[in-house]
Amino acid sequence: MADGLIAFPKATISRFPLYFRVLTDYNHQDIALVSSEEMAQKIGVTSSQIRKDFSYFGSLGIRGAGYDVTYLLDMIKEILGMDKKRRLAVIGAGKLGMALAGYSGLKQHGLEVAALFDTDRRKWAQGPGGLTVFPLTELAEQKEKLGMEIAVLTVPAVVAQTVAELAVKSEFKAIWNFAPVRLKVPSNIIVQYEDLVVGILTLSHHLARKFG
Amino acid sequence: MADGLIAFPKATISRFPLYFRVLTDYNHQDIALVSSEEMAQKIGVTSSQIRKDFSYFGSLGIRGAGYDVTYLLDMIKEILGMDKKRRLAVIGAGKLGMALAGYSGLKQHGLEVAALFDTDRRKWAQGPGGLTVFPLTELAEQKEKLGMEIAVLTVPAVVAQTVAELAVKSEFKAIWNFAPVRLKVPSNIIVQYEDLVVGILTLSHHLARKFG
DNA sequence: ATGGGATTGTGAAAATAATCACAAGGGAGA
DNA sequence: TCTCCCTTGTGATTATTTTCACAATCCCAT
Ligand SMILES: NC(=O)c1ccc[n+]([C@@H]2O[C@H](COP(=O)([O-])OP(=O)(O)OC[C@H]3O[C@@H](n4cnc5c(N)ncnc54)[C@H](O)[C@@H]3O)[C@@H](O)[C@H]2O)c1
Ligand SMILES: NC(=O)c1ccc[n+]([C@@H]2O[C@H](COP(=O)([O-])OP(=O)(O)OC[C@H]3O[C@@H](n4cnc5c(N)ncnc54)[C@H](O)[C@@H]3O)[C@@H](O)[C@H]2O)c1
Repeated sequence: MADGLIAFPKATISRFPLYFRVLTDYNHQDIALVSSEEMAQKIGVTSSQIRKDFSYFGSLGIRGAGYDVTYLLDMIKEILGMDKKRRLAVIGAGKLGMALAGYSGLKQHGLEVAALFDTDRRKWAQGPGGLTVFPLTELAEQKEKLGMEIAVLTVPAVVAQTVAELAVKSEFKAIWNFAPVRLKVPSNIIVQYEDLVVGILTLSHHLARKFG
Repeated sequence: MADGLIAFPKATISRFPLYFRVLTDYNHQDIALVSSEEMAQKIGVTSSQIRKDFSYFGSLGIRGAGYDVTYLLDMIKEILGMDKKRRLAVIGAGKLGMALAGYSGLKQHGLEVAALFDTDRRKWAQGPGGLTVFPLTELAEQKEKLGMEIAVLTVPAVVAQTVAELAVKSEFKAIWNFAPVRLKVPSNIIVQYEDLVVGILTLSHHLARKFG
């Protein structure tokens, strides 16, 4: 990390999305103040961990009272970079790609799927929610037109590397990759791996240890 | 952890699924021996970390040569508890539930979706791949009949807690939860949370720090 | 305006994890 | 069999993360 700003613990950053969500909840319920203990219960971490995490960003709370939900939410939005909306391109309009495109949880967090792309001409059409599936060849063009920044890879594993390279060439700055493959891309491209099999295999491991 | 076996570092356990997959790959390509360095490249971790992880289970490799793919795979299968097949019940036959049910990556790892469940009668039918969508009321009955152990929760967040309780009552031993909600279940139930929004928000955060 | 109860913010300590660096083998060819 | 080369296995070291514990201090009731 050679940026001018100080870096925060990775473990801390990975918890911020959880804080964001729970605070959004409180906000919807018109709760003005919450304690670290209250949040801790709901998220499943310790209260001291929450306070420590927040402390990296200064004194966000009110001693004796708790945290101001609206204020804290604004701070976290800024920290997570969510004051700015982001548009996504889903590449691979298959089962998973379609599910993600129709997932309301993304838009709730300022993330909007703006278009899908596929090589299969039978998919080229209006998708759910007025979304269009474009031929993959139009990726670069539509990226500019629609202002998309993040490429979501939901293509078969064998073509993931190739498609990733096309995304890089099309000047996407970040890739959210669901294919179970480690991508080789320039180091200035941000890649987030989402490997569902790891989760279920971890569960399977615990199951085996516990029950055999 | 009060079991009789020694516990391994959590971080180590979380990497075993990665090892499992890369070794399965080598196996398919009929590669007999691999070095830790070779695997490291492919997975994106350091070679010493791999060796350290394996060392908790004894000397699995051959000095000067590397690791025997087949042997190591067998060991890891045992460690992950994958010598035993597991059957899953997908609860919530919506967009995500259907995608998971049709996902070949699961079966490749000995995990089979045996049936789906939904409260919406319009979904009660033969799904893709000969899978049946049952009324939720038949959960306990079909669990026994089909020998399912893991409940996959792909229902809307608001009903996730209720459905989880039904799964517990139906004697599922583990829950793989995709709803963005922390579940309150007895401590003997294993819960694995799969929170996709965390991944994309983490990416969003990196994007904001890097480019603003 | 004062005191009591609550909760934050944070150094210090403890726990956990990653990295380093190299001795200890094992394999293969002469 | 001997030697050279390669890669493992692992103590020691360093880095990171979590937990602990309590002083600081803010709110509110009186
Ligand atoms: N289905 C799931 O639940 C699930 C879960 C985890 C991970 N994944 C991963 O996500 C990926 C997609 O899975 P899926 O189940 O949606 O598969 P799918 O077959 O339903 O969809 C893949 C889509 O990609 C398209 N495609 C193929 N080659 C392409 C290319 N070069 N460029 C653009 N599009 C192309 C296909 O036409 C198809 O529409 C796979 O890598 C899979 O391992 C899927
Ligand atoms: N779609 C995605 O890509 C995605 C990604 C991440 C997380 N999720 C989460 O997964 C869950 C499902 O998302 P989705 O997009 O598939 O929604 P969906 O609306 O397509 O599917 C939900 C299904 O659950 C069924 N259902 C409702 N109440 C039920 C009950 N009490 N018992 C059984 N079934 C019931 C509905 O009939 C529907 O078929 C949500 O919690 C969502 O937050 C979805």
